[in-house]
Amino acid sequence: MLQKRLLDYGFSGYQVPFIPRAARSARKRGLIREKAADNLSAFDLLATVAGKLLEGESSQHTPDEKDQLGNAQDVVMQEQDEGNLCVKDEHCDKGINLEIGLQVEDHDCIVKEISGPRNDASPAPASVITSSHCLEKDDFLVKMDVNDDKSDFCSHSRNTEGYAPGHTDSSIRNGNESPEEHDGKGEILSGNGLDMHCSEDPEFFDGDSPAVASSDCSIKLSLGVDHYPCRDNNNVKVVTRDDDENSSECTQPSTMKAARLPARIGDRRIRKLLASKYWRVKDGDHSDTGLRCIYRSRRTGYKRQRSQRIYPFKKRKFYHYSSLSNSDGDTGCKANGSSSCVAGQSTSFASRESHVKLRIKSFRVPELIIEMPETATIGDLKRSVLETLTALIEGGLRVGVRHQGKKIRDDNRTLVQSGICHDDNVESLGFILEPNPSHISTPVSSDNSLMLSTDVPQPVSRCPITSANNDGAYHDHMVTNLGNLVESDHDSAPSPAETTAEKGAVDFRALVALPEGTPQALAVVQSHQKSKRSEMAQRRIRRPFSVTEVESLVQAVEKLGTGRWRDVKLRAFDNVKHRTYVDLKDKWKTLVHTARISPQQRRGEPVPQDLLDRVLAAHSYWSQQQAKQQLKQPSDACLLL
DNA sequence: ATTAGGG
DNA sequence: CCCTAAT
Repeated sequence: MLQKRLLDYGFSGYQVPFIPRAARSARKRGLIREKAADNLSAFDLLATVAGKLLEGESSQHTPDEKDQLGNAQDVVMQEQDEGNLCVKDEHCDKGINLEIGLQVEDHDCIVKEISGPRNDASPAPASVITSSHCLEKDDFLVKMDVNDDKSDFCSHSRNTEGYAPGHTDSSIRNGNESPEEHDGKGEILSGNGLDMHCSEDPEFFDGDSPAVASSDCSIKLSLGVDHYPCRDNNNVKVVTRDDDENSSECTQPSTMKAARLPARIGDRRIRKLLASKYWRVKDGDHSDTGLRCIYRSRRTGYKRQRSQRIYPFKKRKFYHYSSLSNSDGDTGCKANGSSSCVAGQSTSFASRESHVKLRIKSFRVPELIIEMPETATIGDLKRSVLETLTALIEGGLRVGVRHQGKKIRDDNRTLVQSGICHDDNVESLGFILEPNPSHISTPVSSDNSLMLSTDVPQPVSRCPITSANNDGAYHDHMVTNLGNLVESDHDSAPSPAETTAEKGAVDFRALVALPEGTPQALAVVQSHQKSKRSEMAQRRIRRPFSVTEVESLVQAVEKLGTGRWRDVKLRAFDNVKHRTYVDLKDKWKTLVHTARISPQQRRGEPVPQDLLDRVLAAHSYWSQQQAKQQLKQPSDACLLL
């Protein structure tokens, strides 16, 4: 399955195996640039990655929010003795450890783990990415760990009930805290209001953990996010900003507790990870959480109400999800001990205060496409990989959330509404690191369809077509509004340049690294032994249908019926070279299927329900027509005889 | 070259 | 999307 997927979709990213305690704070910026690409300190790379991540997130607060957050307590990012990057709350004397690891696997399958206390001045051999490394998709895995259990922060937090960022609201919270939380790890949660827990799960540190192994190549950023039992006033704040609008944070006021680390990372307060060993963001003694809560309640009041109104309608179906949960064990509960696991038992409060336990083991970067000439050297490949990776991260990142395979775009939706309930398997939830659109260069292509795979507001009109056509037979409207699609096809045999432009600029998530001077045949880098495919024709790049395209397709089919794909193509996609009638037929097939399954099962850019309705309508209509024709055929045949 | 379906 | 069989 995995193999198949890889074949189908090509490179989807890199995995940088997690390495405990590998990360050390970076000393400088631009290390990647400064150093030869083939002699890059793995740690530097990691540090850079981390820095970029932090920066990317931090640059997205709205001014408004920024002000609010400005009063948060100090946070210090520093290097700990263990050699881990550490986010530390100065006032609270507690913090979060960030561990970032990189692991490089050589041809000989020897896994060189980049770990160990330090590698500043002279990186250990294993910490250097050299040309001897054949970087493949599975070689990279960046994980960022939080609150290492070796950190004494945990214990500190235990005694500091009062300092925590959540003080303001912690007082409120504490009233309901379950006993377990007053000892052991549980305390951490209650104490600091940050849900970062100490990673205790052995698997968590294991580069071979199921999750890591199973997920296709990807950059992984692991955050230990905790959750916890139903309690009021706790807010889990999963930083999943989307560029759209101010209130981008997926903060579910009434249901979650602030997951501090993510929040932190997303915070402006974390300015420069790489700038110096120590870094801090100055400020007040206010508890961060408290402020946030206040801020939130003020700002999202309306939305919350609205959400709750909607809730009753959607509630039922959301509770079905748990059954769909991934079987891939490793739930947060398992890793966090008793106090955490109570979450699932707080059903009685489900309607109101159920908490969702999240353990973000990693983030996934959807696609990372690299094309290299077959004659390129391994060194070239590595360079490309690095460049691609760097380019990806440089522009800043956003976090996407997907549940049950479906991307959740609406930041205002509550967890419940999204079907993310406490009893839901954690694995069904995914986080994706996405390049920040605002940093992407203007696409060369005007193909809007490609845009759809991103979160960029779609320029394409989505206005539902006036369905005057739905009444009678579908023979009236001849609308062919495909203006948007017409110019969208440079291809059939996409030139490297075009591919680069399209994927890198438009699709955002797909980055193509093309080494200088080698315009010959391009071989899509395929991870494992898939080189045998080199001879065969390249699989066409995947091009998800945009809503606009779907709309056009639906219109055409409504008019022409199924079974006349060539005509459909001519009518609606005549100018779109990359959409063959077979493609259209296939798309229709999937559309019909999509329309029949529950919305939760669908994936990809959501197709407006009204369109799906039309699909079903048209499908059934033409099916009948076809049936009638079948009956008529015999007579026709007779007439002919 | 198209159509229809399974993969 | 790919692959094929059947038109």
